[in-house]
Amino acid sequence: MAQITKSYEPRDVEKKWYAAWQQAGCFAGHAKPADVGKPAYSIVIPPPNVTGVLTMGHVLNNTLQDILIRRARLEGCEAMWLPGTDHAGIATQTVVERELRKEKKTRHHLGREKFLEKVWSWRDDKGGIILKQLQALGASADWDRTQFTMDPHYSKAVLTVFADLFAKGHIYRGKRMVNWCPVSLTALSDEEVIMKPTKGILYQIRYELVHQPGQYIEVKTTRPETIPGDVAIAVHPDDPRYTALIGQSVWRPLNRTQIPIIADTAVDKDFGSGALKITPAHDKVDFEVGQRHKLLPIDVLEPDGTLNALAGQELAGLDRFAGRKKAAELLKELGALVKEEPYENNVGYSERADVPIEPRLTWQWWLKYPRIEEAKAAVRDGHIKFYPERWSKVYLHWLENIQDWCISRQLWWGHRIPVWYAKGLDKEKLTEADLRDPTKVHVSLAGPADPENWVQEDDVLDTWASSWLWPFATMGWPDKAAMDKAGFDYFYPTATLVTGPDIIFFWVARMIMAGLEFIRPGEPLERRIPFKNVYFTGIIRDQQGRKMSKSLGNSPDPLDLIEKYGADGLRFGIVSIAPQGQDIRFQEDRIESGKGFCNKLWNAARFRQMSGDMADNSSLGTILGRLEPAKFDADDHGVLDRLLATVREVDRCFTEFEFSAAAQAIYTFFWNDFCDWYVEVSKAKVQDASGKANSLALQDLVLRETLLQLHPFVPFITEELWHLLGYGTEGSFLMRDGSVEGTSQLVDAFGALGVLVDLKASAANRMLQLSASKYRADKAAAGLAGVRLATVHYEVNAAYAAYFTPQTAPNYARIFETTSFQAGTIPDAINSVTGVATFYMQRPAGDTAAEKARLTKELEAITKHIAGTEARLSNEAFVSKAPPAVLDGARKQLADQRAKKVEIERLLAALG
RNA sequence: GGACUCAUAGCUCAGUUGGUUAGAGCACCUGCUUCACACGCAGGGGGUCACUGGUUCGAGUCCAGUUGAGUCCA
Repeated sequence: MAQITKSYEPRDVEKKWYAAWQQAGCFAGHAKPADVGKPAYSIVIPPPNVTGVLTMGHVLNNTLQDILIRRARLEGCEAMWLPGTDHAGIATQTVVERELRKEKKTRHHLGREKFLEKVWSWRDDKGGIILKQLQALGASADWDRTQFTMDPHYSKAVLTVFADLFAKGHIYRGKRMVNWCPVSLTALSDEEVIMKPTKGILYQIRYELVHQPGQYIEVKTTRPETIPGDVAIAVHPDDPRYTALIGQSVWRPLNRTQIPIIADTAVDKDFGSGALKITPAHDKVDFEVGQRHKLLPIDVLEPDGTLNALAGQELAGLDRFAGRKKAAELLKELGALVKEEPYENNVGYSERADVPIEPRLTWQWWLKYPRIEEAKAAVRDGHIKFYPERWSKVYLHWLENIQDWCISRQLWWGHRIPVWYAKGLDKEKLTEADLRDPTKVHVSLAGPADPENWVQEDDVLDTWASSWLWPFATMGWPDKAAMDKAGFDYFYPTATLVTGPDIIFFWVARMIMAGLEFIRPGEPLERRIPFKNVYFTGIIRDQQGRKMSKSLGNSPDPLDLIEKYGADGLRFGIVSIAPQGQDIRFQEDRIESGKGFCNKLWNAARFRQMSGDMADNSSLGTILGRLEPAKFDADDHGVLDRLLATVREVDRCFTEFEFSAAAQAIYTFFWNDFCDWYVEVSKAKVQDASGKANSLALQDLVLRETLLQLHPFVPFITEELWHLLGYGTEGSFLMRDGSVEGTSQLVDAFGALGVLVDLKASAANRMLQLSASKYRADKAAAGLAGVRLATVHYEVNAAYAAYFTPQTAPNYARIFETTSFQAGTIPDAINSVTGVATFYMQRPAGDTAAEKARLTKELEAITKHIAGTEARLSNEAFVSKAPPAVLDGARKQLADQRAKKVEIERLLAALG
C-alpha cells in the first residue's frame, strides 16, 4: 500500500483518475432493456455557446449536475449526462466577423457559402474549449454522446419541427413590427431585448395648424429624428382641449407637409399636452394606431440605423443619434422647438450588441406556440417540479401573456429556413393564401424536386428554435434507429435540468412545449415532458454584488482556481456557498476552505494508515465483521449515531435539492464529530491491544461511509483515498462501482451483527463533549491554556457514572490536556462544573481572585437564567397552553440550572 | 405600474410546521509546534435578528405596514 503524503496535492491525482475513468468508460450511460429494472437517471447539459469559455457560473451549474449524476450512479441508477454545445447564431457569427474585419473584410465579401466554411473551420479550431475545461472540473459527462446543435442529425430535427409546425398552421410569415438590432442587422425576439432606463432629452415640439396659422399643437418626443416619418397627430377622442380640431391638419415641421389630426383611445391624455405624434414605422403603438386609421407608414431609417432619403436632405445619411441632434437643431431654427428637458425612460437594448433596438416593420417568420395550456398544467400540477418553487409563478405568468415568437433571423450562421419561393414571386406581397399554396411556396427538408424554379429563404432560425429541442434531438429524434441507439426510450424524460432562472423563457418553457408537442403523441403528459425537476441556480456575483462578466473583468478564471485549490476544493467551496435559489457573493476564501477540507480528509486517512495495519476493507460486510459490538463505549455509539444522522440528512438534502446543506452536514460530522473527537480519543484506545481492532474498524467504517457520501462533491480525492485505504479493488472505481448506503440499509447491516446504536450512550457522549469544552474554557480562563496538568481530579455526576469511570477516563486525557485522572477532590483547586462531573485543577499560584470572579460571573448568569425559567413556569397561560414536551423541557432545565447553581455556590464558599 | 426576492456577528451566509441562552465559515484576539493535518488544535470577543405595529402563553420565524437593496414583467 502506498504511503499517504503529508499534504494533499491535487494536480496529479486529478489527472490520473480522470484519465482512468475515461479509459474504463465509466462515464457512459448505457441504455438498458426494461426488464433489467435498473432505474435510469439522465441529465442534459444546458449547452454552453460554442464560443464560450468556462465562467464561475458554469462551474456552479456543472458541478451541481455532476453531483446529481455521481450520486445517482452511487445509488444504483444508470446515470447518463449528455454534453454538448450550442451554435449560438449571433454570438458565433459576430466572433468570426470580427476576425474578418481584421482583414478589412465583411461576410458579404466572402458570400454566404465561403463565410459559412469559415465559421465551421473556426468552430473546429477554437470552438468547444469549454467542454475540455469541464473535464478539468471533473465533469463525468458521457463525452461520446457530445452534441452540437448544427450537427447534421440535429439540423434534421430542427427542420423537421419547422416543416411540421408549418403544416399544422403554427408557423406563418408576416410583415409586423419587430425588434431590430441595427448592429447585428437582424430581428430579435422579445426575450432578447433588455429594457434599460436610459437618460435622454424630451423635446417639446409644436406643429402649426394648417387652417389657423399661428395656432399650434404641442407634442413631446424623445426621438425628433423620426418626425419626417410622422403621418398624423393623435389626440384622445374624449379630450375636450382638442375635440374641435379632430379632422383638421397640421404642418409637419420636418420634411414639411400636411398631416391629419386623428382621435384614438391609445393616447394618454395626461402625458405632456395630451397630443401624440404618430410614426407608424418606428413605434409599436404608433403602428397599431396607423393601422386603425389606414395611414401608410413612412420608414425613415436604413436597417443599420442611418436615416434615409425619406428623412429629408438635411438628415439623410446621418446615424440615428447624430440625426437626433441635427433634427433638434433644425427644429430650433424653424421655431418649432419649444423646450428641451432631461428625461429618463426605458429603452430596449439588444441583448448581444448592447445598443438600443429599433422597432422596425419587416417580413419575418412567426411561431404560434403549441401546447401552451399543457405546458402550464405540467408545472401547475407538479409533473415538473421547480426548485425553488417560486419560479413556477414567473413561468406561468409568462405563459399567460405569451406572444408569438419571431423565429427568423437575418443571419447566415444557423439553420436556414427550409422554405422555397417560386421564382418571380414578389415576397413583399405574400398573402396567407400564397403561403399555403404549394405552387408558390415550398416547405420541406429535401427542398423542391426542381430547384431551378425556386429560390430558398435567406433567413435562418433563431438559435433558441434549435435549442428548444435539446432534450430529445440530442437522443436521435426523429430518427427511430438513432433513438434506439441512444436509448431514448430509457432516458426520456430526463430527471433534472440544472439551469439559471435568466433563461426560464428562452429555454425552459420552450423545451417543455416542444417535448409536449413532439414526443410520444397521445401518451400521458408525464411521459412527454422533457424533465421532471428543474433546479434553478443563483447567479454568482462579485463582492460588490455585481454580476460577473467579462467586460467588468470581475470574474476569476476557474482554471486558475483549480490550479490553486484543486478541482475538488473549487467544487466543494462553490457548492458550500450556493444555497438554494439565492444569488451568491463569491468569496475566494470559501474555495480555500474547500481545499482545507480536502486536506483534512486526506490527513484523517493518513492518520488511519499510521495508526495500525490496514485490515480487510474490501466491503461493508468485511468491515462490519471486524467490529466488536460488546466493546462499544459511549464514543463508539456517539459516532455511529451521528454517522447515521448525517447519512439521513444528506439523503434528505438530495431529495430537496439542498446541496450546500448536504456539504455542510458531511463537513461538520467529519471534522467535528469524527476528527476532533473520535480520532482524538482513539489515540489512547489504539495503544491498548484489547480496544485497538475495534476502534480501527470503526474508523474504517466511518471513513468508508464518508468517502461514499462525499464522492459526488469531491470526486478525485475520494477516489484516491478509496483505493489508498483499500476499499476499492484493482480495476474497480468508487465512481462506478461504489454503492452508497442509506440510513436504513446501514441500520439493517448493523442489526444483522447485533449492533444497536445506544442512544443513551450517544447522549452521554455528547454531554462529555460539552463538558470537555466547558472544562477547557475554564482552564483557559484560569490562565492555564495549553498547560498539561499532571493530574485532574473529578467527582462524577451520578447520572454519568457509567460513562466516565476510572477505566474510561484515560481515553479523554488528551482532550482534557492532562496526563491522568483521579477520582476525588483536592484542596485549593480551580473548579469546573460541567454536566458530567466537577473537575478540579491544581492551581499554580495561590491567587483565588480571578477564580472567584469567574465563578461569581457564572453564578450571576445562572441566577438570571433560573429567574427567567421560573417566570415562564409560573405563568399560568404558559403552563396551561404550552405543549407537554415544551413544559417538561422547561422543568428539566430549571432542575439542571438549580443543581448547577448549588454546586457553584458550594465552590465559591469553599474559596472563602 | 405589477410580481417576486432579500435585509441576522466586521464580511458571506445558515436558522425546515413559532418553543431553552440565535449558529457556521472567514476575519480578529489569546494560548499551543501535543506521536494525521499550522491547510492544524484549543479558547475568546463580537448580534436591539432593518423599522413600526399586530396575532400568540411564547416571534429571527406568522400577519400588516414602512424603509432600503436587487431581479423579472409591463
